[in-house]
Amino acid sequence: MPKQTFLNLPDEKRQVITDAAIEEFAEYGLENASTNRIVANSGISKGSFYQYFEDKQDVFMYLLTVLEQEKLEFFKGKHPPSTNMDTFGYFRWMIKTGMEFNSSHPLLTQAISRVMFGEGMYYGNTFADVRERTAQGLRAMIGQAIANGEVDPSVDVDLAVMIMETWSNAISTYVLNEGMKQKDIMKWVRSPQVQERIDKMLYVMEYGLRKTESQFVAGT
Amino acid sequence: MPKQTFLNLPDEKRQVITDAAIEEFAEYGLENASTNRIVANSGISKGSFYQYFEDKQDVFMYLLTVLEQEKLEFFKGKHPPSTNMDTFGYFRWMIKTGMEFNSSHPLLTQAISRVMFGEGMYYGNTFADVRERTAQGLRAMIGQAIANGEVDPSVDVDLAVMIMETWSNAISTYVLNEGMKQKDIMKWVRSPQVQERIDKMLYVMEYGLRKTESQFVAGT
DNA sequence: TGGTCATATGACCAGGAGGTCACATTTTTA
DNA sequence: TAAAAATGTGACCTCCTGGTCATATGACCA
Repeated sequence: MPKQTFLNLPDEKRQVITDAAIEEFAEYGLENASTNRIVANSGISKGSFYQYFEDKQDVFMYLLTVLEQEKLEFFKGKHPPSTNMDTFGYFRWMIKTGMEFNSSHPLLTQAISRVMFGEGMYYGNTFADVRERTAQGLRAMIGQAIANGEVDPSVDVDLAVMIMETWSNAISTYVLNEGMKQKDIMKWVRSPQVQERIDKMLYVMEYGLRKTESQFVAGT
Repeated sequence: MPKQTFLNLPDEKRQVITDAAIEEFAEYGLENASTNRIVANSGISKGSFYQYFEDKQDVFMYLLTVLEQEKLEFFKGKHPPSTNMDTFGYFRWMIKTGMEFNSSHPLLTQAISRVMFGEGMYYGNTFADVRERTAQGLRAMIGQAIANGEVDPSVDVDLAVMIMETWSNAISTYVLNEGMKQKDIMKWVRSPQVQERIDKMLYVMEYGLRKTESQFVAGT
């Protein structure tokens, strides 16, 4: 975590540094990010950098908290359209709202997902806890779906979680990769074509998951 | 592609260099691979390296052809258990046989999938053609499934291809990541637990895909 | 034998990495 | 105002990178 010195900085200066870091990680990932470039692009000196952070991984950890904060803020103002919504409907709403967020913070999202998905797997257990937290959330959702009778109680919860994770990542990757090519990514995400595509992906997942474990066995 | 000098080398020496490269890319990816380390680990001199290859990307390209070759060899000796198999059954067989291959060449597989999936997305169009070729194969399979009446003709082919790609990658990643922790990866892959888990993932995909496009719309 | 040509070598280069530190400047405290 | 504490700076360090090149080796041929 950044040192107190960094947190004491005037908001504007802190923001400039944060932005430079986001840009750097989005373009180069963590391993190939250059402290020299971050320093140059934020107009601070090398010495200051090391007075603010331990090293570049420390900067990245800070970006993780920034993302969490901004996401929390973003979701605070949003609510599911309907109260009597089944678990899959809720999941669908969450994914789509998440994509709204991603497209409104494309660089930050890209920086973090690039590092977490692209390099994270080979980084050992550095981000294991972050991953585990989202898995917990999904586990809870599946539990809810089972309690509601939407999913057969005999379904393998870990498998379901993995499937939801896989789709969440696939959709996120799709939105980021394709979206970055557009001139107005937010408008593009909200377009009926993209919304429909996301819907379709999630319906394929949903119909797959609604099948019961016993039916899987029968199918073998 | 490697220069003639490399291809003239005695098989054994060429193999030593290839192995060193595989190890390097598997551990560090392409961007962070070090020619110095490859050179040191294969016992050749720096000068020789540049007499064999243009640069490290050239080495990686060579590894791609090695993988293709070995995979072809491997699949040559394998045949689907039954002749009257539907498309999904065939896909399942292909994935599982592919996982057999992966577990019998874990380092080579890891090296290539690490670079292709981990870094490839940010490399521009370098590997676009490789990707496109596998996509073509999947498109043909979906076409077959539609012709056989296993999948509704109105289904979005590109979406189906993307779904099959996603699962192919997810399963491959799972096998590689978990498998590398085992002492005997081949035995582990063949264990009933792992086979069942792969089956389940594919069944979820299959049931999702069997639903027709019209049903997706109705579900909205 | 002497000459030619492919192959092998490793010292060497410039550039960039992450990181340090003695010193300069500013802010806070007394 | 003077002293002390906090913050800012960039030259400098070592290490490693990808890449080059003059030179050495040795196989083959006239």
